Amino acid sequence: MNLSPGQLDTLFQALGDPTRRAILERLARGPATVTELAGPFDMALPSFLGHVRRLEGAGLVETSKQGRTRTVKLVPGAFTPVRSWLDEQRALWEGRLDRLDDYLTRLMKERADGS
Amino acid sequence: MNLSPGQLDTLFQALGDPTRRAILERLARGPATVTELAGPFDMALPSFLGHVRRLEGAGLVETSKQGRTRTVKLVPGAFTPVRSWLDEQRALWEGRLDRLDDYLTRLMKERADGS
DNA sequence: AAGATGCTTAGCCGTTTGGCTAACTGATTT
DNA sequence: AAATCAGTTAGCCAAACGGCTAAGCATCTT
Repeated sequence: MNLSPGQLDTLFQALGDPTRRAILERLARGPATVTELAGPFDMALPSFLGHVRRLEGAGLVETSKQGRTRTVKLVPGAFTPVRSWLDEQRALWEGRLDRLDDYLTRLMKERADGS
Repeated sequence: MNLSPGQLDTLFQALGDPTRRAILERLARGPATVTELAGPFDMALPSFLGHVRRLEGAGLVETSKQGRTRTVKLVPGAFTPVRSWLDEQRALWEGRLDRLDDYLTRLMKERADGS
């Protein structure tokens, strides 16, 4: 389940904006139409819609239009590439610590054996 | 341990670039000087340094200069705000599912009681 | 003392981002 | 049929981004 090269870019970039994160937080509590979503934000609708589109582009959100209203909902598994990257990063780091630990252990053994 | 408002912004934005993520991946295996780090990247040094500075600005990385070389190292706990946000987000989502679950359970009970 | 090395600063450039207004389309309501 | 409502498109704008070159400034090295 490998991810396309730029996917992490668009994901992280999409999350790097407070408005967009707020939208996601709101959507975690359930779907909403665009104007419902836009309500709390002091922003013209076209600007706001841009954010929704960006979230959609990153695959974090899905939208569907029926009649004249468009409803937006969270895409459940969309965060996993991000989580995976963070986890890998942590694994790398811990791997490094492990190796440092090994090294120190070996060092102490050598000293104990008499130099 | 609350985080300043814009901290998540700078963090996510810093992670939203492949060069910068690659730098972090490299650094997880241990500190390095700027030119060592820059080696694999087909990029002029000033451009590259810009990325390091951005990582430093986000608090993901620490640098120190001795003599004419500057060494860069990972800041261990720096990812935690990001992880926290993702966890909260997931908690929200699951909370919502729980409530949905409750709702369905209640619904079925009512039906079982005979409408 | 001279030269090479390792950044660093300054300044330019094109693209993207995040905001706006004005005007338009299509559905619903009255 | 007219008015309203929910998005949408188009176009503008300033600031930020990501890249570059050229030149400067300290160390080391020779």
